[in-house]
Amino acid sequence: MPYPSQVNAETIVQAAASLIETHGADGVSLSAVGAALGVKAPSLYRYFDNKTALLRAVNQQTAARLTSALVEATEPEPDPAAKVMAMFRAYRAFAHAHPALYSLAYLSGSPELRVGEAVADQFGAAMQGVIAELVGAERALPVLRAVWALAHGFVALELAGLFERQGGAGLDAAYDEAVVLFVGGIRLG
Amino acid sequence: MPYPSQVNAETIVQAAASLIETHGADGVSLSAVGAALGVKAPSLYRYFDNKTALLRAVNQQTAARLTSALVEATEPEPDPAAKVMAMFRAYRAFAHAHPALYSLAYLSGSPELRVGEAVADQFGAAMQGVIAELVGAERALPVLRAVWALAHGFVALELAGLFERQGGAGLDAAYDEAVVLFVGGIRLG
DNA sequence: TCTATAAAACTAATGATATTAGTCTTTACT
DNA sequence: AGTAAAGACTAATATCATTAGTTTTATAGA
Repeated sequence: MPYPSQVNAETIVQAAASLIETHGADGVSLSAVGAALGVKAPSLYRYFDNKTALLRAVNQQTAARLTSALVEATEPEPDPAAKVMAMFRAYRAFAHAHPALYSLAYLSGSPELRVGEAVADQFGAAMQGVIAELVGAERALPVLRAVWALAHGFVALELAGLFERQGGAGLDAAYDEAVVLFVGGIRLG
Repeated sequence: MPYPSQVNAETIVQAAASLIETHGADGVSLSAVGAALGVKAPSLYRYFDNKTALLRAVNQQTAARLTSALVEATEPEPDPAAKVMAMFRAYRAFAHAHPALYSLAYLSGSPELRVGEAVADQFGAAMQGVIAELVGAERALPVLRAVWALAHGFVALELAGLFERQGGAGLDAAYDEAVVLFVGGIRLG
């Protein structure tokens, strides 16, 4: 292999993710990503067809990381209700820890940035198991959707600054309260 | 007034909104907006400081339209629970009717596109009244946040294509089911 | 009716960015 | 040592947003 590469797809994704976290998704140009790796922008095209493909790869990494975080958070909990509660909390904690990455992955309207089916399935499968323990396998899918909607909706509105009217103070409690209300509703069936 | 203007802020916003609905938010350049009005791109700067300001105005219009739709939908319903149910349905219906506009207004991470406080307050106030009828004024705010989170989360994930694994067939029912679960939870307190 | 004025739009220019084409450089194998 | 190809670079193009400066044109007043 003549001329061993100075970068690869993985290091590029890392550099891009890092830039997104620090400078926001808008401040990330291909030359900025290249500069972070000591390389010029056109060199990146050897590893990604275009900028969209790179960002999609970043989103895939984000989705995988979120899935891991949720799995790790639910694992130690003993009973199903506690697992679901832990899952909700871990979901929001992840979004708070990586707001720019979360926004890019889940708050962008553009279909081109969508993460592939494989990753989406991995996420769904992991969560569905936890839900199924609580409500049974046959009801797991609709309940999973509702759970995901509540968690995503809350953090999305929060990150978008649409809950800021009363200051961010009450939001931790508001989230927990919403989850409790909802899990209560789930139990009723 | 010499040289009466061919455009004004309102017609520009309309043209931009129309282009966004048909070509998506990405396909909207200032020259496209200008062309739709028989004017060149730089002329738009007389009415908006920059593209961001124009898009923010579009988002304000979207938020106002959504608020109207919700108010109109809840008004005819007699009892509080029916009002809340109607509100949920109208929220999703609006997002489906104007997916690109909804996405731009509520699915964009950029803080610069955020609608102003006035519009956000108008929205909040209208909804809070309906919620207060159901759960009382003191619990209205956290419950409103939860309601909004559920509705927004569901349509956001739906519009982002993240619920597409099983086809869009079951989504209407899944939404209604989630809402019913949640309203049930609310009633418990 | 003519003309000066100011609003409003235009053309031209700049800077950033994604992307493509074509050139050069470097390492591994002979 | 010499060569071939991987891999990176420079240069060029197109598209935008944005700014500066110029031109047009309807109206108010002479």
